[in-house]
Amino acid sequence: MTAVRPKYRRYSAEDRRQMLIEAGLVCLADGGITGFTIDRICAAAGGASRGLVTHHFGSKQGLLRACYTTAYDRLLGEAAPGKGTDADLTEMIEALLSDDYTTPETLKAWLALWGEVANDPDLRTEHRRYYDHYRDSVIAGLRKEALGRTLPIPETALAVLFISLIDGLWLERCLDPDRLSREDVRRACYDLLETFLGPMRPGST
Amino acid sequence: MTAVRPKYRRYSAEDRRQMLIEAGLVCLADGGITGFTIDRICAAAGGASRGLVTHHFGSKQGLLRACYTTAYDRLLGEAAPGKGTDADLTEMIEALLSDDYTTPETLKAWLALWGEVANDPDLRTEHRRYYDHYRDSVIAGLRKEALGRTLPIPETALAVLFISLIDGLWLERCLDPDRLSREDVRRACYDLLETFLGPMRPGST
DNA sequence: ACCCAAGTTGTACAGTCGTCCAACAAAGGG
DNA sequence: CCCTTTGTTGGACGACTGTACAACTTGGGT
Repeated sequence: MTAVRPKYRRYSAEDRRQMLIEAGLVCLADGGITGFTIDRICAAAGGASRGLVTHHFGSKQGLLRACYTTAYDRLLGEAAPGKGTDADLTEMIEALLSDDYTTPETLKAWLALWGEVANDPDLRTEHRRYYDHYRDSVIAGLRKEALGRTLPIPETALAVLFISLIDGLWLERCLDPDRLSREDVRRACYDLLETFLGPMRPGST
Repeated sequence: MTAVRPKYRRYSAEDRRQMLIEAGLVCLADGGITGFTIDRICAAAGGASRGLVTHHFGSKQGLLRACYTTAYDRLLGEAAPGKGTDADLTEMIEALLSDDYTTPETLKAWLALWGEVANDPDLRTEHRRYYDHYRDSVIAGLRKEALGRTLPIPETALAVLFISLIDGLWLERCLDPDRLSREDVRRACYDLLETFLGPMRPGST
């Protein structure tokens, strides 16, 4: 008669892992590391039960590590380790400093993750891997943009300059979007790049 | 006969507040916002009792706000709001990017504080106040350095550029001091400034 | 139809958390 | 000397923390 209503749905280990990572990132965005709680994560994952995190990731810290790599993969997009090393600098500026990405939520998530990098040696190793690849990718982008021109400073130095500037602009804008408009931060990026590379602003003649 | 040994020492409200703020900053540096705990703070304050934080600051959050302003005051030093608006750019670079200030501990403390800025509207107001004064101070420093020369970009834009670059360099270096040496970050700063201002590197001819 | 591997549940547990508050003690003024 | 102000103590409280684990359910394979 009555259809047998399963009490819960079974997901493949991989699917469930993804769901928990996603929920973890939501919680980080919501309340930083303080909001990264087994209870909240399970709630955000659609009411899963508490044992799941330990079962699939060994511990809460294990889930956090997985969240870190996922967040970084998304941030770098096509420039993530394992993919190509091409980076379109203009695209990068527009993406990282977009209104969608410079929010208090994104800020809270990254602050929490970086805080763990400072604590967890495994995460520091991981961070280094990503940073190296990121920098190489930016260097490739700079080369493409320079079109054979000789740069006034070493390209590695310029890459460091560029990456740090974007980080700093992103940070300041997340902290107070009213003080630093999207135009402000875009202008700053192009002011820097054009000084070294010549005109490249979209729409500039 | 036996000298009466007081069970504890009474401090003035102001002294005790300072002790607790200091202890709070130690705890933040040690374990981020997770380490910022009534018990740990009291222990770090030399074994004070638990009621003190509530008594002197109303709540833990009150102490955190006080820690924020103290940290920012120290960071800005002479350039803090209420003091003069002069900033020596070279001094600033050397101080903020020094080995003493680019540590995992400093990083953890600031990440925790910024995380609260994203949560607490009062702290956001406070942050804005400091940032404005900071930027004005940098602008004054740029003027002094430019010595009447006309800058290729507006001085406000250059100040934004400079502040964000320092923030980003500081962040990246804290995250992985081995990847980004003190020389790397100093070079990046001067590469930027000299491009706009002409030679100013200490020891440069 | 059954079975069993694999995914899931929910509670027990021992801690830790922040706040409250009534009692207490120190130190300065009289 | 005592008295009053004001800083301090430390336990009670309820809520929440991460992990372990035994019992249970599900769904695919046979």
